[in-house]
Amino acid sequence: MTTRWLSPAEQRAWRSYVSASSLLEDTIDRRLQAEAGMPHLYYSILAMLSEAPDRRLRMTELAEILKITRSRLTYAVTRLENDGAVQREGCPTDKRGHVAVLTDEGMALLERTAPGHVETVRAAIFDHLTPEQVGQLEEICESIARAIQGENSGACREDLPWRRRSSTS
Amino acid sequence: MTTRWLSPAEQRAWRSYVSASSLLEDTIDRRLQAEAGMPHLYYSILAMLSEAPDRRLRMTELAEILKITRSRLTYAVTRLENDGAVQREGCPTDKRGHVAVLTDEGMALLERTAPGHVETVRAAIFDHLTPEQVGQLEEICESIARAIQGENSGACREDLPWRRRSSTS
DNA sequence: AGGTATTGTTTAAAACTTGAACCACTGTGT
DNA sequence: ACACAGTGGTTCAAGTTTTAAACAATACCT
Repeated sequence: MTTRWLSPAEQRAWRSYVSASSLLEDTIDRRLQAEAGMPHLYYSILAMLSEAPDRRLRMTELAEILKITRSRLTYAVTRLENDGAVQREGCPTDKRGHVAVLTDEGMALLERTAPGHVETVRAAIFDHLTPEQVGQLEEICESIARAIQGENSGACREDLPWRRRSSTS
Repeated sequence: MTTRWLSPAEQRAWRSYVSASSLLEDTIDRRLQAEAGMPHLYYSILAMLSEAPDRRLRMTELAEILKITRSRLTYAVTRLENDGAVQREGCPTDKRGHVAVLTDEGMALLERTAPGHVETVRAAIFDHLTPEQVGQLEEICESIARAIQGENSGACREDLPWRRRSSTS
């Protein structure tokens, strides 16, 4: 089958998206790194915990929410635990399991840095969009997420290992 | 000043965006890693070169297009040069400068892997969007990029160093 | 000529990711 | 009960990437 290339309009949209998402992630990471001392993913871990009942979540559940491997999460939580923002506890109902708990210190960090973070997001995105565009953005992103997760229902990175480049150098 | 939190609609849009962009970048990276043996950024370097006149671009120009530091680009191009996809040449008009040139091998790699990449992008995004949504996506992303680049006209990551976390562990 | 700005690289340290191996436990079937 | 496959989560070693800072070479300006 012959390749269905992107139309000019799709091309433009795609380029814009790549540029914007790259710029955005850099901006957010920089700001978060400066004010909270951690990259976006780590901040998201704290944010998710802060909203969970009792400020605690099972490791696997957290990994699924954030769409990352358990291995990666273990590394991240260990770091956050060293920072004092999170604490690990054994799971009462399943002795294999662990729950990550947001500490008071972590909550304080979150409350201290959230305004700056929101400000970044606002300045980069929402201050310049109409209410209609906000709705459009949500729908488009929802559609993308659905498309990706539908394909291989919920398959996570670690389920489909990919070939490493042959180390020839 | 009191924080202007996100409205419920903005909140939903933001969450959707974070999820979608994370999933999307993972998907694209995995596919590109498997088929081209390189992550998205590196592929973009080849793509940009392939469209440049004479398949060549000055290092700094390339860094600006991709919005990355020169240091980061140096590393990436060195890797691509080892892979044989890119070659460095001195710049005739400025003896300080270098240009990255896409080799025939690099072009072949690009042509071989582009269909798969487009297929990924299409499956994840454009196959599920209406033409109107494609236009909306472009406008929204354009607006985001403008907002970020306008702020500190073109300031790049290396211009504004950020504090590293105090290594307390 | 002299001073400053650019270009791009190098360096060393640090952060992060990966896949595989692994242990402890759970749940199921017999 | 008992074997035994499956889960939850961590550890491990290796590799990739990123960072900031320092540097050499050249260009530009006065």
